[in-house]
Amino acid sequence: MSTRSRLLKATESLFAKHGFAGLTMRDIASSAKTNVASAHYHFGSKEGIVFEMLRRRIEPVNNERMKRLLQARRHAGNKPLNTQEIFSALILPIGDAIRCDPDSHFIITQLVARSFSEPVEFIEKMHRCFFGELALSYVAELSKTYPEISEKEIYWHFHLAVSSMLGALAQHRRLEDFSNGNCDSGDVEGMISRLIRFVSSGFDSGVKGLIA
Amino acid sequence: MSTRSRLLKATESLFAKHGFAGLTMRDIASSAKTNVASAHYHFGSKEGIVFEMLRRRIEPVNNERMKRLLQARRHAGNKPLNTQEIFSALILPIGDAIRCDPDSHFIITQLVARSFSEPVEFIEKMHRCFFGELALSYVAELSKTYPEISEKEIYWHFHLAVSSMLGALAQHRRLEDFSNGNCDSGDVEGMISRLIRFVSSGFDSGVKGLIA
DNA sequence: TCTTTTTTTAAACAAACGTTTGAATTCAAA
DNA sequence: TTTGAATTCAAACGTTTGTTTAAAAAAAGA
Repeated sequence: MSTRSRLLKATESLFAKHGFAGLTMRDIASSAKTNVASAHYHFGSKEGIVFEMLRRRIEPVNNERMKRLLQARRHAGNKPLNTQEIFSALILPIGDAIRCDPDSHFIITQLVARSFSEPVEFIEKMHRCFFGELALSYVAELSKTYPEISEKEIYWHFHLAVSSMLGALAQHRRLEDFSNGNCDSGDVEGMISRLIRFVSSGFDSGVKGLIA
Repeated sequence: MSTRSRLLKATESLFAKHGFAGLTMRDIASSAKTNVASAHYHFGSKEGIVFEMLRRRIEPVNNERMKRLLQARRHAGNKPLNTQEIFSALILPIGDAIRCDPDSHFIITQLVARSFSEPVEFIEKMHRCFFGELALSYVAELSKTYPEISEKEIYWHFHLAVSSMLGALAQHRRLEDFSNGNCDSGDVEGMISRLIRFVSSGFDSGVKGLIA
């Protein structure tokens, strides 16, 4: 495994554990069994290495989200999709990412958690860059499903749905403690399927309350 | 205003902005118009000052949550509460806390966001200490509402509801950007009421799917 | 007023930080 | 085998970190 890959892998788990400010180049280097100068050689700066690590984690998931939404749209002809289909396209790719690399359980959910609170500029930029057009596509689809609802309310409830998804992922590591051992953190499939139903129902009830 | 109070106030906004690791005693001191030794004199350590700041923010909200749940229970006699009443007791106190100190908008939601990702030991302890018994009371009440649902599923969906609440608060500052200006971040009442309906519906649909 | 305690201050401490340097090493192409 | 670029390395750079010291200032009690 190349030094570059080892550095990125080390950055993943250290960033997950300590956040950007709590992360040190020395820890990254020693965890990757090399030294700090090598890390700077490959990525230029602390910001550079974290940025690249995040890009590699986020891009494939978002590509899959877009692909699934387009697939569902094609499959539906010109009929509107139902909420559950839309949120499945949004949420299932996260489950896939976890399933195809089970070690990354903690990493992926913790990266989501970090994205809540790291106000560092490049993370904010990253958000707008990676999630901007994705959000537009999903809102357009939801508007097609609920043509009588104002764009404002679509956005309000989509925001709640996305926030719930992020919150559930970020809090997933606490599930076992939180439930006093009643629920199993390893049951990612269960979490994903419950989450899809949960946010779909929340969204539907929210906007339907506006029609009635 | 006492030095002690100024230090806590400075810690609030700096912790909200930068997190624990990104926070420096020098920034706290200069923001509170005193010096680092004074901060150590009053709180002993960086951990000490952050701990005390969090305690003062969290305790009154959680006391109110417990009070409202007990009120609702007394008012209902021995009939079960409905989901919306239970989650209103959980969520409304956050709205109150924001309303009675509108400057703290950003602070409160950002403290929630921080609680997602700060894995520092004392924050984990804090969570168990402050939210442990609260969670037990709420789960007990939800079980009374859905006696035919297993404790495991009650926990699963309560976990989703709490995660949604935390996610919505933590992401609230992004609402305006996220919605391309369609929604107003200042509308806290609107956020709270939509959130209560959203998580109540999500919870109900989740567990009712298990009965049907 | 004098004494004692509490609070504030500037200055310093060792440790850890991101980053840079320049030489050693590895490696592929000729 | 020789050459030249790519990579790794130990060491050091100047800052900044949390914390401590000891003295000055303010407040309180007698």
